Amino acid sequence: MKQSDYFLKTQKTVSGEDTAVNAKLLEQAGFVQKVLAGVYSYLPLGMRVLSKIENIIREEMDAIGANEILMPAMQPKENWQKTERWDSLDVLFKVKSAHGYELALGPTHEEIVTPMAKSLISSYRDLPKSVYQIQTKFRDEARAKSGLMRGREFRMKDLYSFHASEEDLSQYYLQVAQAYTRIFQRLGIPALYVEASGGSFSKYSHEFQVETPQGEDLVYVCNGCNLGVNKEIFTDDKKCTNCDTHDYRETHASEVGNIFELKTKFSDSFDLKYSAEDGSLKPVLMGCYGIGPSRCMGVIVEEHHDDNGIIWPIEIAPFKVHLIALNSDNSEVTDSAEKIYQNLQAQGVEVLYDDRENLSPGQKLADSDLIGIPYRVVISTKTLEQNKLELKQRSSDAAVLIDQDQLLENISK
RNA sequence: CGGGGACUGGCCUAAUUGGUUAAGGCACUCGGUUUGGGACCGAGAGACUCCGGGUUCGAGUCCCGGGUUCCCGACCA
Repeated sequence: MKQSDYFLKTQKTVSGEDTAVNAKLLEQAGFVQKVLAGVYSYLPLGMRVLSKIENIIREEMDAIGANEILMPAMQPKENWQKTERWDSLDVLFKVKSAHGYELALGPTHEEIVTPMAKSLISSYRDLPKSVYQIQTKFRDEARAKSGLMRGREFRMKDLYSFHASEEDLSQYYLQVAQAYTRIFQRLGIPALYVEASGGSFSKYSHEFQVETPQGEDLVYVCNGCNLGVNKEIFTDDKKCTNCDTHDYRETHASEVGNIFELKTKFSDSFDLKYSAEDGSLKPVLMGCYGIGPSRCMGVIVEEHHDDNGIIWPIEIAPFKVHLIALNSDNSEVTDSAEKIYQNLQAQGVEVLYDDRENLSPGQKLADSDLIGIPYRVVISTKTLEQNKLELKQRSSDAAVLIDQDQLLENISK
């Protein structure tokens, strides 16, 4: 992609009002634009990152046999009354239509997926099953805050599983936990596995928490094995269920994933039952599992940045290479850069080519640091004198001059 | 939802604390110069100062009401 054609403009200044690093950097670097408190547009750069995050999640969901579906944001009021959440869930957006009826904007999808399953599950032979979606959620948070970290409209992957027995549910629950661990590793956000309360759903749940000062949760982490416990269920005499110690540290963390055993809470509400082998009718057991891709994006920026801008982990970077023609008035430079650009494209390397004319070197380099693409390749009169190019990783200070035909091997590492 | 701050061209800010034609930087347009860390010169375009009411000879500035937004707290399936 040529930068001169790209729907992107960085800003030199950004309001000091927003104190969250992710909000500042993502807006300044042209990834997102705030529309309302907690509601953002994703510009092309931001959309690329979000898609990469969601695709990693998608791959890992597919790998544990979940089927992707898509459910609506607009949901019937009756379903929410059936589960008694129309009145009790205070983050529920209630919309009044022009014709007078009311509906809900989905903050979550148990109210849709459970009745959906009724027509698909009627026998033990139909179980287990699991479906997921990556979709936009709406929650009327009393206070949106911290950029992408707590929004009123945000992206969420929600997975729902259906089982005939508690054993099968528990086994799948662990499988999801392992998939989540892989996801967060790939996203570059080492997440803690944390015991938490089940809220109104069940006795307990597990959260995936990333240690960060911006985090809203207080978590106690076992110094022996790193298993965490959310403050909400932590007691002073708490013994680590994994390694038997009482040795905990306290830390702020942001919840990027959460898994619940719903058991029969929603199958009871919607009368979701199956015929067992013995002919008896039994309630289907359910689990639900969420990850917030947009919150992950915010957390990643909180974790990966320096004074000059963002430092994207390679798997989710908007592009792999930022190619910069420094002295764009020199046709040798632009010819050479154009050739490298074409080459990289032909090799399937995602490259953003800063071909903008009449910009000072400082401006291009500062923009590049701000945007945070992992590899920076500079072509200038200086590098051409030696018939080379300059390669630098965003995460390091060291730039090296290499032969132009060695670029691919150097960035594949 | 409680408490506190803020709101001025697309963006960041200023305006003697109530004074006349709302100032500057970024970005933008035109011309010129410049090219390894956010260059420079000249010219130009761009504003019902969040909205509504009030006080006053006079309101961006003070008062009342509303809105939006940020921060702290509460909340967080």
